[in-house]
Amino acid sequence: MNHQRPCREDARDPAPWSNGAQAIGVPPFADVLADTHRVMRRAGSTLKLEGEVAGGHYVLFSGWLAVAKSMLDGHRQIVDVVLPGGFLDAVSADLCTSVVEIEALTDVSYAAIPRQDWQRLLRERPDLARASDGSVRAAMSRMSARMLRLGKGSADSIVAFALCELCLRSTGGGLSEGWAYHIPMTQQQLGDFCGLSAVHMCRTLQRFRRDDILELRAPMRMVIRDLPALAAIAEIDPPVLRQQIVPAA
Amino acid sequence: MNHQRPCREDARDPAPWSNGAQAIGVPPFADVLADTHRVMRRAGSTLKLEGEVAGGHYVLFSGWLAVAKSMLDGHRQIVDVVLPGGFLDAVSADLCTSVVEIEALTDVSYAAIPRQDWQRLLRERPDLARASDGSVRAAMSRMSARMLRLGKGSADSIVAFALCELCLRSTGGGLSEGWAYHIPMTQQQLGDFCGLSAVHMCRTLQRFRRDDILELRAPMRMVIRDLPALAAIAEIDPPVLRQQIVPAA
DNA sequence: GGGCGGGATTAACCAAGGTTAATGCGTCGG
DNA sequence: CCGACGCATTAACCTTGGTTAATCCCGCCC
Repeated sequence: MNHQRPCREDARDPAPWSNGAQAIGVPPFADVLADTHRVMRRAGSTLKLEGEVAGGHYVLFSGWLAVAKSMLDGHRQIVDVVLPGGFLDAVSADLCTSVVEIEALTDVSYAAIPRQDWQRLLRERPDLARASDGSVRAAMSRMSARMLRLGKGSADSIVAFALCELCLRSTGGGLSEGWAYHIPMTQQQLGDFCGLSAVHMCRTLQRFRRDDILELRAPMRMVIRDLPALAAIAEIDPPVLRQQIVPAA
Repeated sequence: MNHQRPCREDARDPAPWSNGAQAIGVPPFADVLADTHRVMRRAGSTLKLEGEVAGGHYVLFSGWLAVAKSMLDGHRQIVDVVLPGGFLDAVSADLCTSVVEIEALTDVSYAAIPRQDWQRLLRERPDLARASDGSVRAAMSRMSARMLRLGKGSADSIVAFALCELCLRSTGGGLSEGWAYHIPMTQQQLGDFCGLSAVHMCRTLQRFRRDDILELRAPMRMVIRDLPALAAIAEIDPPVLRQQIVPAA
């Protein structure tokens, strides 16, 4: 079963930079971070618990991370997803308490950089500082867009948006009809990302499939069949969204 | 009708720094920004439309700003609220498109600083850079916390959270029983902030009032009657939340 | 091959909130 | 003093999405 169109590699693919979402000089700042402690984690492991005293900054080399928070009843919200090349500063205003919980959606490798070193790096490497700045800015754009849909959108609109966002980011800008890509999350996790229950996530995906907007080759392997329809539901314009949420556009 | 407890001044109060939420050296960086173009706007005016080409950075001197986005059907979500002393960078990853719409909730005065100048200022004034950094960090903490409730919380939990957040920020840390404060927003706007309809916002507030959690002296003038209950509904610990969402704690 | 386990799918039911619309209430301008 | 307007309040009704639970599917291990 071959695809007629270009097909992205699996995000679990061992080649670290294959899906370099925010690839800013693939691999990103390898020289700067060469002597940094490099950490690997298996899919499903939790890197840091909410409220725990935080280490500092992370630069993700490969794999996907979910940044999440939970309510007392156990319901989780994935606040953002970090892709290869992405930066993550899991620290709140007080500079020491982490407000979030970080989960590896796939096997990951990343650099964990103590606050002091990070500050020094930023001063020494303006390019790093610029990239980090752009990353923060993109993250805020994405979060704003998702907040809008979380608060005032329908389930359809958030799901469509999430599909577009993750496609745009994971393929580095490709969002076109027939494009096949993989989201390395379960429907439960995608639901947590969209503020929906797993059941309703499933319902929505199936409806998209029946309406020929989406093709589901295998669990979480999507092909966009009707991009105009998807973009309309998501209320986005793909090229514009790309500029806003993918850093170093 | 005098209050038995300390009562904050009206946020529309002419004294510019009276409610200095994130007051970092009241007034914030007046020296740095002395020669900057200072702008005033009336309550209700819109400073910038979504998608418009953006100017750059803002430093808010007095009044409240709402940062919002809207869906095609006109439904709005207030993504964040900026208080006196707060910084605002309404620019997305591409460094030129604004992703949001900014509305003055009260009469405001602020400095609008072009990107270039801002960059220079940051280089020249490490204290400003630190403050700006802290402000961004705090904004992200707040947004994460609100996203969690938007996605997975009940109406009660978001409203309670918003009440705590705005009290903490507008009074500079005070969140205690009997404390009276004013939120210069209509219920419609507070609803847009919480992802709720104005009607449900009203219902919720009234329920809090009936349950003796809140007292509503006049529209949007609240007194917290039962802080433990409110904090429990919001699922927060006031001092901890303060550290996380109020910069320069 | 058979049992197991995790995720996906589906249906039936339920409840939290949205919508609409009527009403109240206070302020402001004439 | 009146009317208009903007906001708050309340009730009635209905939609969307959550919950529960049964079933399925597929890969894996024995």
